[in-house]
Amino acid sequence: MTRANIAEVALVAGVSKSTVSRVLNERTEYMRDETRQRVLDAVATLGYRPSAVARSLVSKRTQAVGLLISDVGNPYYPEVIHGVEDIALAHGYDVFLCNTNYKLERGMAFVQSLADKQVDGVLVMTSRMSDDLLAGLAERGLPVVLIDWELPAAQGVVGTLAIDFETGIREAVDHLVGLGHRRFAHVAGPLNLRTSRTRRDLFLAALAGRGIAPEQVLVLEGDLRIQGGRHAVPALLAGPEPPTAVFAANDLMALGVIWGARELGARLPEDLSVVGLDDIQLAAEVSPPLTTVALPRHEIGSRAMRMLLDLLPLSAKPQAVPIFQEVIGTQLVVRGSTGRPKAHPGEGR
Amino acid sequence: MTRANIAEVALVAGVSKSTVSRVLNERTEYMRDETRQRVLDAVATLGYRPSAVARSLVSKRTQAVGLLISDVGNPYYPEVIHGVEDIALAHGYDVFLCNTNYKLERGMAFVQSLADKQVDGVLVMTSRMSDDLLAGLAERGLPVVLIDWELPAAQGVVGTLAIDFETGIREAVDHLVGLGHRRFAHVAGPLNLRTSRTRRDLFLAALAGRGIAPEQVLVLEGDLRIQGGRHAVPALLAGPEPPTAVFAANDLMALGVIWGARELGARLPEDLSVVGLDDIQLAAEVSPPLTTVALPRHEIGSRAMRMLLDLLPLSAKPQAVPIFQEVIGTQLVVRGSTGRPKAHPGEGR
DNA sequence: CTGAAAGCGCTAACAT
DNA sequence: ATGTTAGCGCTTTCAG
Repeated sequence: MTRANIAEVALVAGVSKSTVSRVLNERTEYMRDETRQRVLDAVATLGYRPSAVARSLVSKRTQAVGLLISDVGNPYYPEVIHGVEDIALAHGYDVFLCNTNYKLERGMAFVQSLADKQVDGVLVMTSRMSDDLLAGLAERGLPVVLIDWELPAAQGVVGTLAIDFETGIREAVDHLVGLGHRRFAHVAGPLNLRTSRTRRDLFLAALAGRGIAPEQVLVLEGDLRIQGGRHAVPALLAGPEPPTAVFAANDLMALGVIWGARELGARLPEDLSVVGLDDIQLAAEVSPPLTTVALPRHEIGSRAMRMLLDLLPLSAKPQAVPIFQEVIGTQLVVRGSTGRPKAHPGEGR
Repeated sequence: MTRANIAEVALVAGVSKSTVSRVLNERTEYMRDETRQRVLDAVATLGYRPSAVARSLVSKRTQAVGLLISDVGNPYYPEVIHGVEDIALAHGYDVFLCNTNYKLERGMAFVQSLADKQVDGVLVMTSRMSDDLLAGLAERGLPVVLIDWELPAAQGVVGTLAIDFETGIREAVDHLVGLGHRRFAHVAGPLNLRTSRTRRDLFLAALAGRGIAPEQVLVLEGDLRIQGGRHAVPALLAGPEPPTAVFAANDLMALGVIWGARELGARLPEDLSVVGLDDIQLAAEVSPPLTTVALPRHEIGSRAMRMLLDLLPLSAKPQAVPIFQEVIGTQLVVRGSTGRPKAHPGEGR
């Protein structure tokens, strides 16, 4: 049974294609009720559904958007994706999921394909991003929303959703200092990523604000995965005066630190307090539950998608579009992985 | 800068649209090299890219497939998605991600939308599925591949990828019995799901094969999430002769059991051996690492997508298409969460 | 070897 | 109030 088209509906209803089209698009203002009904009946009996492809050809819109992410496997993303999908779906948009696997060239290929398919807009949430790629999008006049990424020089219809890590990280530092910690470490993400450097710098700055100099802070580098946290543990626990508190650039590494430290006999949080960042699902479910700087991930997704929807009507206009910019907050969630430091043997008073 | 179209390319190259089309589609057999080159040059200077939408309108194919899953947040999916994407991408297909959120009606809406957008095929990996939904797909003549789902009565171009849980589960039972366990429990998934019942039945059957009657096995029900495992722990540990080994229907619940049991003071695996199912990433990274029945998730995704690609050319033909069926194996991965049971106080000898 | 023309399924002027 | 006509950007006969 092949799909009926608009002509067949018109035939069955005894009207012209235009009339059918009008009914379908609710331009039914100057129409006799009876005509409308005949069309509706024909549509029903034929099980007619308009072809989205044909519609797109004339309307230039596809009711689809692209979502560029680095890796579905990263537990940071699922909730963001849900946020995007919830809004998209509610507005009749479908989402092309594009996993770049942290590879720039794969991202480029996706952008190409998305542009060819004429998606109405693109959400970019990859941690690595080339300005060329973004420029490519802008040149094609595709509306883009960038999450946690600085504005590229490129022109175009673009919005940015910045994440205010500072507040949450400062809260974390205040919390730890308030508990009595004085010796700190940071397990950073790959420092070639801008976002890793930002987190490190904000952490060090917040500590400096509490009178702890950056030189006193042990900074290690990890891969943002559990293993990265585990690998950091020996270096963390070495030395005569090891840190009593560690801030990891994300929750996965924080978990790695916790598990790794425990395997080496450390007790938590007495021997080591650990703070993560993300507030992934797992954070609340492990034991001890993880104290972490929470990103409102669902909201990040939904706000980004909403912003994109706002941008769409503007894609027609040439350049002079004001850049959309929003900032989204973060905040510390205190759970069981942080506590007062045990008085160190060497510093009893 | 508005996208150039084929007419402009033809103009610049000084040829007809047909010729441009021929070059683009590599029907270049009877063509003078010089003509071809002129077209290529024009394409390059204009930065021309053919409109996928227009192509789809005539070709009836969109180079896109739909992927129905229950929830991106479930750690079972990411690797499956990767498997699908790797193959899809390599063949020039894009993937519409459709998260049903375990809701049937959302699945129906997606199917509708996918059909309207004329995707070339659909992969169904949701744990709940209505036969109506599948019938809907089949009626629309859309090729479908079903993962771990029995064949519906409906006709159509359909393939199924079954998962042979039996082998892996039997291996798990053999492993546990071999270690000396005699008292077992199972934390099942929601028993209204077919797949939950299957796992339970296979577990009980395998135990029966080793001389342990189903009545002796404590069966609890969970929600397939970490909390589900945690909640089961009190019931698990109660009674004078608690089980020494538990098989959870998935890894998340297994982790919940482990963590919950540990919080109640149990030692693992001495007091309790735990086996999961899935082999999610996390399974190898927690401590103790989880012994689990591994599903080859990447392979599940890639095999399913390959099967769908095989099905596509057949979508033209009416019915008499042989049903594609494949089975994919599972196997036990032994890690640290299982061990010999400690002699029980009450049964010292 | 290449061009002209028709048509995919729909919407949007422009009639009437 | 509804029908007619002309595309949207491409592929594909069918002619040359």
